[in-house]
Amino acid sequence: MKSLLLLDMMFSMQKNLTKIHQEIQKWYKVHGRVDLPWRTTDNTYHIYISEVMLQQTQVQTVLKRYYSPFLKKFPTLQALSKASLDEVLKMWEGLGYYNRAKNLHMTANILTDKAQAQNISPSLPSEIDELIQLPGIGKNTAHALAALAFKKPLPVMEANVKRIISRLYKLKTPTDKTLWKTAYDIVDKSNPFYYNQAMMDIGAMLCTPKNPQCEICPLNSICQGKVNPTLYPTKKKRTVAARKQNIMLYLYKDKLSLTRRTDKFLHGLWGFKEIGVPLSASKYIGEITHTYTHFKLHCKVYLYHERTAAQKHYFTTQEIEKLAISKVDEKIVKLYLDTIINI
DNA sequence: TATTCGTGGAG
DNA sequence: TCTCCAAGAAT
Repeated sequence: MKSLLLLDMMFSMQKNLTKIHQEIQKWYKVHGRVDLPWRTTDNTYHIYISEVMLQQTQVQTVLKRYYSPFLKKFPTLQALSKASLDEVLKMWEGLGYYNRAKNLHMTANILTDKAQAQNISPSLPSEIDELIQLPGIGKNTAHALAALAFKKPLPVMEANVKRIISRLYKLKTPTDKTLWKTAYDIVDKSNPFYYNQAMMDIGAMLCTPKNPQCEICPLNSICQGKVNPTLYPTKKKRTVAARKQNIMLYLYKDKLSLTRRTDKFLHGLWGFKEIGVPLSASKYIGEITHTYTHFKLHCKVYLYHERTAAQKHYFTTQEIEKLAISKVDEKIVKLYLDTIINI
């Protein structure tokens, strides 16, 4: 008797879910961002590039400035593997989280080497177990590639879906384990491609962090959090600590010295030199600030005219444009240019 | 499990 | 100007 009741419950839930899946698809066909370039291609390499670019990055940013130029420059896995890391970083300049570019390059090399050994053309694996072993591909990206590029019946679990699930079941601080289990429970296994894209669009367009539009959401009928959606999930506060730096611009014959950054932060990019105590013969030219996720940087910038070249690498401002540099160093270049105009 | 990795858009 | 946070991964 008991088991019969349970069966009945499960059947009813499944029936309910099927109806919701239909609602989600219906909504997606009318309101979804169906024309995004990585959604209208079967090229798994293109989809892979989009997935990595979109990590912690909004669709509009990737769409406007990065996706197409990157693929034009590196049209295949093989082309990407043949490129230098400097070239890849230059195409990534301004997108942030530069380890993504490094890992992308590494993965292209791994797959290309492997293919060459077998005398076939390089391609991405389709199974999550293999995908997740590649540098820069974590649990979500592995699932996204499997579901979106290879049409496997798997859920994705990124920021939008996280927020939707948290609200659906009134979860304030869900663990990853809970989120993944729920995602697996409710995924539309018959239409993983449309379902996952739709969920991400619903999260980005309706189930937004602020002012969600619950009244027109296709998940409304089963959402437990719709009375007060912004309670779920609870966000933790971040502390933005201030950091101060002195930056020394070494100038020799109208050229500035830059060095390649070797520490973890902004790794691989070129930049100006930080110095503890400014040289006494240097001239203070101004301060720039830049806010990162976890700290705010204040840079006092000093200019030092060298009599003989003491640093390793010098560049004109035109040459600097060909290097991959960070936003901070871009601001410093601008300060320098403004300064010399006024002299 | 918690922190560290960038940048830009929205409100 | 300030706060929040986005198709997360690595450690």
